Amino acid sequence: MTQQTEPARRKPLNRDRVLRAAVALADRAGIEALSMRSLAHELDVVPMALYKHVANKEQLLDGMVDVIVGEIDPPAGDADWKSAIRRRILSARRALLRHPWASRVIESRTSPTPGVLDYLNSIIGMFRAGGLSADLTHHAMHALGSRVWGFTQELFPASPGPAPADADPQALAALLGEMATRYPHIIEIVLARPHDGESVVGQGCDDQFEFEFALDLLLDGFERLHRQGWTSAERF
Amino acid sequence: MTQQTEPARRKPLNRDRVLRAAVALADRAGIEALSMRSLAHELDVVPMALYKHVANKEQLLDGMVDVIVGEIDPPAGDADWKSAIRRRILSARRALLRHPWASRVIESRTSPTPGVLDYLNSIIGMFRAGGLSADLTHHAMHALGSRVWGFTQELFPASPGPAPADADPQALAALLGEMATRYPHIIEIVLARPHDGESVVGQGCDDQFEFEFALDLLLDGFERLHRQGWTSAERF
DNA sequence: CAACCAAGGTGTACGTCGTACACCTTTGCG
DNA sequence: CGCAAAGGTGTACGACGTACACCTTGGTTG
Repeated sequence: MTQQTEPARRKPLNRDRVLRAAVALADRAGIEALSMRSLAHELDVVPMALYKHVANKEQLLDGMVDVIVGEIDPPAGDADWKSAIRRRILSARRALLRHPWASRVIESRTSPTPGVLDYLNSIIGMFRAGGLSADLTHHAMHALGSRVWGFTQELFPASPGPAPADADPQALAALLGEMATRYPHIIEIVLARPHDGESVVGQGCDDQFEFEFALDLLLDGFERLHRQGWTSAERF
Repeated sequence: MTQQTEPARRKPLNRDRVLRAAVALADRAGIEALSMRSLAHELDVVPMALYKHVANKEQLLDGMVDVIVGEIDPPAGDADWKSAIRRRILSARRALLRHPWASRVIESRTSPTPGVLDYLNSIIGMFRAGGLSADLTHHAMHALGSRVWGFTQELFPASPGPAPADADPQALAALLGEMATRYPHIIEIVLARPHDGESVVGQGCDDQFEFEFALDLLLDGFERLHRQGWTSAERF
């Protein structure tokens, strides 16, 4: 008599099942209907049980983002950089359109998750593989902004949050080394900006410059199309 | 003896004072510290008193956005369209940088306020005055995305919310007429898109097309700069 | 095989939020 | 003077996230 109490023994939860259930619930009922309580109810469990698998609701949302990021197709190796990047970004767009809440959740994240960094790193790698300089790639990433996601918005307020003033410098150096091997392309373009010799980790990035770079690129593009008498029937 | 009870008679609140206090509080303490309770406390009033001046917290945030939008410089009449628009957008950027919470609040708004519509309408007017077609202007607005605000993000999920299925068609027509006189440029470009003969109000806007338009404009721009061996020292 | 222990699930409770609703107070006007 | 509207109050409710102490399992090991 190993199972007398319940009609069917419930198999234990794990982080992955929690995240998938959260994604499914958000898809079905909308992100505003996703609360720790409603999710717990969905899983036939008491709200506090979830906290054995995710630290808090913020981490739950982070995890959900990574689930969606995992749905983006991997890079297609063959084509030239431009169409390869184009394809990848349109794939990201399709993934985000499948989960209408996802773009808003990505927006609201305050610091990037590993899955997000992987994705950005690989996009940067595609630019670099195409021969673009680290500097130009840096600007390109800013100009794309949230368009790398298939929607439109600023990437992150400041790269790694409000400067880890807590940890000791040794642990910080170790962390930096770890990042350098895992996200080499990110590290490269973060360090590539010439001006503003800031302290250790990047941050030497002139937001105003990035903004004007993208703005002028767009305005010049509009002007060029205008002068050519472009109409939406044509591809350009 | 018209004022015996209080040491100093409090002058009555009004919507404007509420909004300004809310902006000031968000500036000082951060947007996450702005609650109906904290704002009421700030104004030496009980929380429910605020509801005599704003319908709910959403409308409070809407009003705060309009306060910030009111800080954007009016168009400068002289210059060519490109630099006039450039100047205006950079002015918007400065306004938003003064209130770091504002971009996140604008993002979170679900439907545009009158002040926002005024601003967008006038930017569109500047494109049109420069001679660009309504069609090209439409795409340009999408491509700029939230960059018209001085930051980066999608403008609105769908123009006027989830299609007013409630009101009777007569009131809807009246509303449309009202909009046409107040926001003529907006109406023009909304109606300009040729394909997708959708019902009454706009919505005949192919998001996928808009996304690819902007994406290709940017990618082509990157490629052009790359071929020219551009480096960030130069303006282009 | 008994003892144990960590991993997983529970129950209760707290503080915060937005806001509904009924009430009182002040003020300006006929 | 009297009265209605405009403005301010007090209480209360139902969400929310989550701290904390507790119980229940099932696998490992002496």
